[in-house]
Amino acid sequence: MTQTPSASKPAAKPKATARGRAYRGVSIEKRRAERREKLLRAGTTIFGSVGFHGTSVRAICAEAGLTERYFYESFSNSDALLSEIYELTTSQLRQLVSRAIAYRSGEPDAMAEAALTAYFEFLLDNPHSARVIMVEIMGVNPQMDAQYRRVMDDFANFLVAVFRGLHPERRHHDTRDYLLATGLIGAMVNMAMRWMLNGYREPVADVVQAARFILISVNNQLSQ
Amino acid sequence: MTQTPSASKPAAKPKATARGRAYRGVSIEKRRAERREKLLRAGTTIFGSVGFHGTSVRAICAEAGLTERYFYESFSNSDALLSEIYELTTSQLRQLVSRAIAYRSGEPDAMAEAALTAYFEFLLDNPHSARVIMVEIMGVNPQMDAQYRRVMDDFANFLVAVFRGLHPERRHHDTRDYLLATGLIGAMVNMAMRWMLNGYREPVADVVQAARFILISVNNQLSQ
DNA sequence: GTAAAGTGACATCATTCATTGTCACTTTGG
DNA sequence: CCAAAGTGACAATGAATGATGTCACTTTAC
Repeated sequence: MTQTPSASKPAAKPKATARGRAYRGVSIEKRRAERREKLLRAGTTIFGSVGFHGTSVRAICAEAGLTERYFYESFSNSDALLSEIYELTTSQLRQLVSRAIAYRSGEPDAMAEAALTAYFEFLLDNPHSARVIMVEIMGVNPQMDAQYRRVMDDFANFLVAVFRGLHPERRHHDTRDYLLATGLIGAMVNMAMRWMLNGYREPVADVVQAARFILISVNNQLSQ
Repeated sequence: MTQTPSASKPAAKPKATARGRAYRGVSIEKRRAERREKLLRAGTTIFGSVGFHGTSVRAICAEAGLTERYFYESFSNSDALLSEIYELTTSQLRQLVSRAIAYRSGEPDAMAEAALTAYFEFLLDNPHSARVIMVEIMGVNPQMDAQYRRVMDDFANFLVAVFRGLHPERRHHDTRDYLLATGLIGAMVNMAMRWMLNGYREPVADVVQAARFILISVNNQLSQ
């Protein structure tokens, strides 16, 4: 794509004069990174409001204040943009939740409270991102399905790890634990989705409390 | 759409000769119904394999063995077809689950077992339908979002009703109960989705057991 | 038998959109 | 200063597809 074949001369050392010079005092790398950033932001905004389907590359570029050329500089098509947005957003979310938990390690109730608060508050504060990761990602193409599956797995495995930390004495039962974690993640996601689709009516605390109730219930049952 | 303005004569009694005659011994109503049925089946097959997006009306008609004309006879566009498929499938599923439960009323564990078995077996037996109701429906348009919300509400309310039947003495707490039920439905759906995306690897019984564990956990916690 | 209704295959039209290309203008580096 | 690189606005191209229309053929009702 960004090859510089140097047709006539057999590729001597490319002078500093060549491609990749600075512009308006900004290096090529920085300019590219800024444009990419703008596109990611614009993509989140549009995918999270208009929706992925029915959003054209033109529209994303207009929102980003860039022209199509720069879209294709960073992404090969809108699927790639969506995929990248999904990856970044979910990893941000994972980090938020991890950190929230890290501060309360050992106290199941406090951990759940902190993790869930971090989760639901993120969605409330970033409604466009929320919509992208919960709705727009679905059914785009098989690669995206796989990506979704992988992210869900990550969250489920994370939860399994936390539960095992709380019940170190308990014998591991991989399939069962994994299925349970998947279910619990689904519970959180579905509560979040309904909360979102209803316009975030209930206070965060209420949603957190109900979600916590489910986590605690299962944790208690596991302790029997 | 199917108006017969009868341009010249001011709409006298339409003779039996008029529109709507039988063809190959089949009445107009029956022919229409059969075509509609074919389209619903074809739509499920294609939406559930290729996906809703990226499926054209032409493709649906080819699968149904009909021409476009007959598509528009029954549906105004593919969104309408998807909506109808979703409605029919979820109501079938609701009925299956209701019946499964009805036979075991009063026994929480048996009820959960029966309901969940009915649910997961339906998905296993109808993978195309499964994909349509769990994946393809998402993010199509705002009306479909509302429909999804409504169906999820129905299932959640159903679950609330069951729980209240099991705990008649308990004071109702609408928002809380509703949130809990939404979470639990989400747990079942997410387990189903992962099960599906992984190609229905685990035996139904394992999935049912894990799902039941979550339901029972919450039920027990509620009993405290 | 025959005119109208029904059917099937396919054409047509208009639109949308991804992707690439053009051109005038600005900035850079020497 | 000036040639090359960078930029922005926008045109051009081609493909897909929703929706409607055409036409030859079959079936029906009388």
